[in-house]
Amino acid sequence: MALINVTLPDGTVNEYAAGVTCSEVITDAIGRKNGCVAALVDGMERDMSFSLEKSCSVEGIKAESDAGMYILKHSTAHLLAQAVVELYPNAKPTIGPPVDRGFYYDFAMEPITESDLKPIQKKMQELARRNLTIERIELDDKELQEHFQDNPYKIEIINDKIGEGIGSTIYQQGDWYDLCLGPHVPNTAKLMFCKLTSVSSAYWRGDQEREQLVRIYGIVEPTKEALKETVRRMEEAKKRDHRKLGRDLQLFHIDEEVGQGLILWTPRGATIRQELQNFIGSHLQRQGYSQVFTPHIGKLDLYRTSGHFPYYQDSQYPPLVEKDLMKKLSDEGCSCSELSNLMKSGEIDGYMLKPMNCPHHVKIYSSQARSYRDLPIRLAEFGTVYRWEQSGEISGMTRVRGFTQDDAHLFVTEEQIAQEVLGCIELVQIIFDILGMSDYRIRVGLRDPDSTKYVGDPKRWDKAEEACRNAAKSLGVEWSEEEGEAAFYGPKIDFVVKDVIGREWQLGTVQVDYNLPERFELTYKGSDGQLHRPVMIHRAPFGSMERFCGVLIEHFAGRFPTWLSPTQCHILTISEKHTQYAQTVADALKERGVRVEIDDGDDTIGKKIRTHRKLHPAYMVILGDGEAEGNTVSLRARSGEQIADLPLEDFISNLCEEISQKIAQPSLV
RNA sequence: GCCACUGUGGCUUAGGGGUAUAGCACCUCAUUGGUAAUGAGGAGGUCGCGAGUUCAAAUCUCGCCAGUGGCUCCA
Repeated sequence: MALINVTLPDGTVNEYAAGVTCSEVITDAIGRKNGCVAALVDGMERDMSFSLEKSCSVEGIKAESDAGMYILKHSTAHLLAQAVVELYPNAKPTIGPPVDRGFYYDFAMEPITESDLKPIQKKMQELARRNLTIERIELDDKELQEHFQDNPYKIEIINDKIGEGIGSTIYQQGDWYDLCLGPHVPNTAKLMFCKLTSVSSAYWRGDQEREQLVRIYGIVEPTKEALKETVRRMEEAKKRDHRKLGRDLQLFHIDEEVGQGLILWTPRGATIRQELQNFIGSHLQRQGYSQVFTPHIGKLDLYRTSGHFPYYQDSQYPPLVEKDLMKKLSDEGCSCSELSNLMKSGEIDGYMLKPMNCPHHVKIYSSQARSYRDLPIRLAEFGTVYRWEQSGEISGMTRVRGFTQDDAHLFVTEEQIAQEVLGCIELVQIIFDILGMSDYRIRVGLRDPDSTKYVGDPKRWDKAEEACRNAAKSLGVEWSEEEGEAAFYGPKIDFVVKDVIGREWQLGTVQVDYNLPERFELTYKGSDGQLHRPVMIHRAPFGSMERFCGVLIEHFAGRFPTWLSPTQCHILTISEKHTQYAQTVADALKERGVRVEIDDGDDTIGKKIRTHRKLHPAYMVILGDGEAEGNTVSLRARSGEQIADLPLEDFISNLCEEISQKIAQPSLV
């Protein structure tokens, strides 16, 4: 029998008879309980049962590694399919890939509900306990067709994705098998620690025109403890959900009668937003921006020129038509579709709720003759815009139909692009630092060189792309270039923030734009006495105040830093005797601009603490006889820690210091 | 927009063909209490909206509205 040399990761070389399996090699190297789900053979992922026929390197893939988790999830998806088919013999499995948070599997079957998941999960665990061997079987074209003749979806995959004469593999566990390239874990016992999380729907191959499938989501971990931890994290995420916290903490309200996706900022939420805007505003001033205000609507013609009306109609509210004109048209028997056509063709005009602020800002630019000496001109506005999001997309504050961008448009010369882009992202970095949102990355959207959809001179694009790339690099955070992700009018930088639970949110964006200056024929007079075209930079570092606040609520789990906290001190009295002193303390704090709430009701102090804790104030100030006599306060922090009899003046000055320094978390106790 | 599920007083929720639970919150009274619920009493709902079936609908059916989870698209 032929002998082969197997090289292990530590460099040792062992001799084996050809045909030895990965499993045997790994068992020899690191023992039976090696925690591996598959192996890397010469860098290629293989099953543990893969037999080695020639000399090679072998390395075990641990379940908890990224590659291992991928395999674990993938195999669990198969297990799910097996369980579903056993319980629902008519269900046709389609595809079941691993995803970030776990895995899913799509089935063509009668809809099921969440309550149906329990029996399925039980069945999965039963199958896992049976410790079925998962076996890889190679089939030729004909055998493939035969094996999946009852499942048109698999046949479609076989016909579309697998070339003729190549054949493919199936993985079999018990009497169930699935089309798959693998690799998979060696047996179902490795899939014990799984949990089905939700059921929903998806289109076959993501195509709206095709069948709607039942999608079942699940998670899996290598150990019981890891599964428990993951479930705990998911529950934690649920508790942080800004939709729930927003209601509990009275930050915002969405009312059916006002409309879907329209946020009503209640006083406490408005305070947070105002603080953020003040903060941003102070930096805008420092960076040489000019504040402007523009109305919420504009004439249709404006948006014809900008291109918004013709190209983005699907995502806009329908235009508003003046009432006299409306009456005249309706008297003439004009139908809605005729009206719509007349608007499209430009025969009648109307107004649009603005979907973007740029056209208004462009008009401010062009309201005067501009010289190169004026540039860059930076116009900033917290501008509210309206977009017709699909109803199924709307969610809390993160996906809405009316939102306020922390918007600005910079009108610059070609040479100024690089520096201005840099200035735009400086602000983002400052506020992310202050808020402790250190976990973010940057996507640089570049054009796809093979596409013709981009407007403007390729040389200018190269320069602008280089500027974006350099700006991204300069921040020293993770960034990636993404070809084909540029807007049609210019390259862009997107900020993607990770919250403490690990979910990613796209927030702000910086975009270079050659298109709008062209469309509006913007000019400035250069030093050469000639008219030149400026370049525009759009930037909304936080995207929208709504989404940003939604993310912040979840980031802080409702426990805002003192400077952002809607109420910074909750003053609780021990008894009614102390109301007057409480008022004195409150007045002194308000005098210094601190946001205060007094509870001088007749609840016991224990009850008051319990009640106020739910609102997560930065501090509770407890006042009784001792404090009133000594002109002091007693503090209780969110953590539950306390200090007693702090002189009032010391407390106020320390608190004000904490607020003005924008300290991330309360630090006085 | 599409699919599935859900919709009971401000919030959480029981019930499920004979007009409805409970807790918290709220109001009143008593209590003046020192760091995670003082006690007693009271008020508040045509069970998302509209039709239909039925002697009778919160409960069954249909339509609409809204929410949730996804799919497709964006800040």
